[in-house]
Amino acid sequence: MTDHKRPTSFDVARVAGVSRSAVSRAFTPGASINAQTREKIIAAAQDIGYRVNTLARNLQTQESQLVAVLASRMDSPVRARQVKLLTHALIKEGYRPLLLTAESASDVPRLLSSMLDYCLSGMIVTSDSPPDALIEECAKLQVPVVLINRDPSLAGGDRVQIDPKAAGHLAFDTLRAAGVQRFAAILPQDKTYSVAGRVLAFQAAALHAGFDCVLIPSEGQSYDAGRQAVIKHWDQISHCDGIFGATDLATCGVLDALRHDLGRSVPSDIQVLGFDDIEQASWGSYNMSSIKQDLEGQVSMAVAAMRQRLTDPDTPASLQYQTLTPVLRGTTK
Amino acid sequence: MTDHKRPTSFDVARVAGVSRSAVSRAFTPGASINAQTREKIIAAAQDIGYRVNTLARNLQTQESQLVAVLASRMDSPVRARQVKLLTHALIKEGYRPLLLTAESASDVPRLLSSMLDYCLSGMIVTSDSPPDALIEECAKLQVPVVLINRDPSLAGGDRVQIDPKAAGHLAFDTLRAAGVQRFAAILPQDKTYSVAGRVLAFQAAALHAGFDCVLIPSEGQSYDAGRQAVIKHWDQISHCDGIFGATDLATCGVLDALRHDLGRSVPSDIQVLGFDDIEQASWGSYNMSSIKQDLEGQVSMAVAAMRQRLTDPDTPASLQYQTLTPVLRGTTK
DNA sequence: ATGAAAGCGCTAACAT
DNA sequence: ATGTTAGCGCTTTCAT
Repeated sequence: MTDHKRPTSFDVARVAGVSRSAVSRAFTPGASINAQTREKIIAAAQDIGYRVNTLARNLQTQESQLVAVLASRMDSPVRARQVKLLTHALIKEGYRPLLLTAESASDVPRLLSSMLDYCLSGMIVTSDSPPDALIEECAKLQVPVVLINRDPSLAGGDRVQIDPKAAGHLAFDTLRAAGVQRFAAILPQDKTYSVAGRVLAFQAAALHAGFDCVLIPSEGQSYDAGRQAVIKHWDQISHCDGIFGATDLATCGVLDALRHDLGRSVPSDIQVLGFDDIEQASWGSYNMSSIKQDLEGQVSMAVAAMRQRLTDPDTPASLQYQTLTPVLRGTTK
Repeated sequence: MTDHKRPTSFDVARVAGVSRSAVSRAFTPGASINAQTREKIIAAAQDIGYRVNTLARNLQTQESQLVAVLASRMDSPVRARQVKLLTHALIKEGYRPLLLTAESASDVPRLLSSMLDYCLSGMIVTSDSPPDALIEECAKLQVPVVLINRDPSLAGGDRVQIDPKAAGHLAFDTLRAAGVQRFAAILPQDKTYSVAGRVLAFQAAALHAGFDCVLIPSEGQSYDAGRQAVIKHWDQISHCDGIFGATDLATCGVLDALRHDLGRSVPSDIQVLGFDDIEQASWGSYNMSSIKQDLEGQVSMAVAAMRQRLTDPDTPASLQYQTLTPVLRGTTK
């Protein structure tokens, strides 16, 4: 342990017999430097255990490679998967994902605000609480912001989202094709843009096709919310033969309510369709038909949009829709 | 948009009519500065939209508040919850969690190595692949490392973990108390220290108490692994009346295999016990008895250990066990 | 309590 | 291609 202090570019320069700029160049990908010199420097660096101090580099370049990922309900299956894919993609591109899990919406602003001091390379928001003013602040500071499934009525930033209309229609078409005639859908009361959007679109599609569609409110998007909603409002939907669950998580609850609490048989008494295609939907006890959103695609679009804005801040704000695919399992005929 | 450039402490100093040192002190919690001066400075800062540049501060203090969180299988329910709690705890303590999801174990070293250049305040590893050499490197660089449920035979760092022996015994006692006589357990072949440890301890406890215990291998810890393991090795366990599933995720698969693939009835034909108490265990279709690990406690111990080592690097390496609680539901009598 | 001055370790213009 | 010279924006002795 002779080295208590990290060696600096100065040390390497001395050992390799070059200037500090040379050292810097040796560690900068596209720099103009002789291949031999570079090797010599790298070797010297290896030797004394030198590594570029990112902090210093960042200060100089005013760029940190840090990308804030703002996510709520981190332990829900979709979000967990989303975050996983997002971090992979970011890391692969050389970024460093800073995970900010929004607990109470109230402390998001302060938190995010403090993050800004890190000279973020970007920010990806997949939270529910759209920190409106914050987005503006980011824009002001030239920090690219990508919004995943956020309400488009809110301020700028690039967007990647599900087309609520398309989603609702696809859900309707899927159930209709399975023979459903009397529709119902769960409408979570926490008013998440994307979720509420597709449920409303689902209803609209049904009405437009000349069918009725009962909307029953749920406390939120959790398993329990779905389960309780069905139990509580059973009288309103007992005549229905098909129900759209808005999210798979809630739909698992819907299924359990139907089968275990209400003693219905799925799909013979009533058909059920979820949304997201989470892992649990494919589990034996549920075997749930769902609509799969392409999370991989979503994530790569988001990262690409960020990168694009980073290279050219004047790119017009983009809006991309991700693809949706029905996955038919045992809860539909 | 008159200000295209972020204001610096210099600007604040000029506006407030003080020196840059004063500005620095105004933004440093315990600094010796007159309350009035501080207010004046804060006001001026507000006015021109100044915020401390964390990058510069970090460079100076040689400390980022960045904590690397290394996690694998991010989309499994336990891990997702763990990461969520971890990030909350870290953020609450003023740290910034950098999420590194280990995809292929091969690129972990490079990744982590590059992270070290950020002058990490700490590292929390809850991954499966214990990046042995890396831990040493961290130690060398004085970066506190906390290992959650990692093999204790590996190099230093503070540890928070389940006591495998205690876990195995508790599982055995729980099933035994429910009347089980012929035991079986799933043993995932990916040799995760904590999981394999408790399964082996479970078997040891059974043998020690004079009961037999069949161990059946599973491909891993996933739902599918559990399900397939039971189907494949059914002949070996068909005579058993109690099975310990090692992890809840796999145990969901075990239950579905038993009920849907093999037509058994749980708990009358055979009782089932999981481990972790993930959310899905409580879902109606599973209603699974399990052993709950105290994730909140685990996380706060981990953060505390990190903080402790940060303040006093010479603290002897700590080892803490988290509490375990049986949660009895419908898959045991 | 405050200010002056000296870095923290690096990169980037500008010469050569 | 390489070295020289300035900073990046902040904190921190050291005086006062």
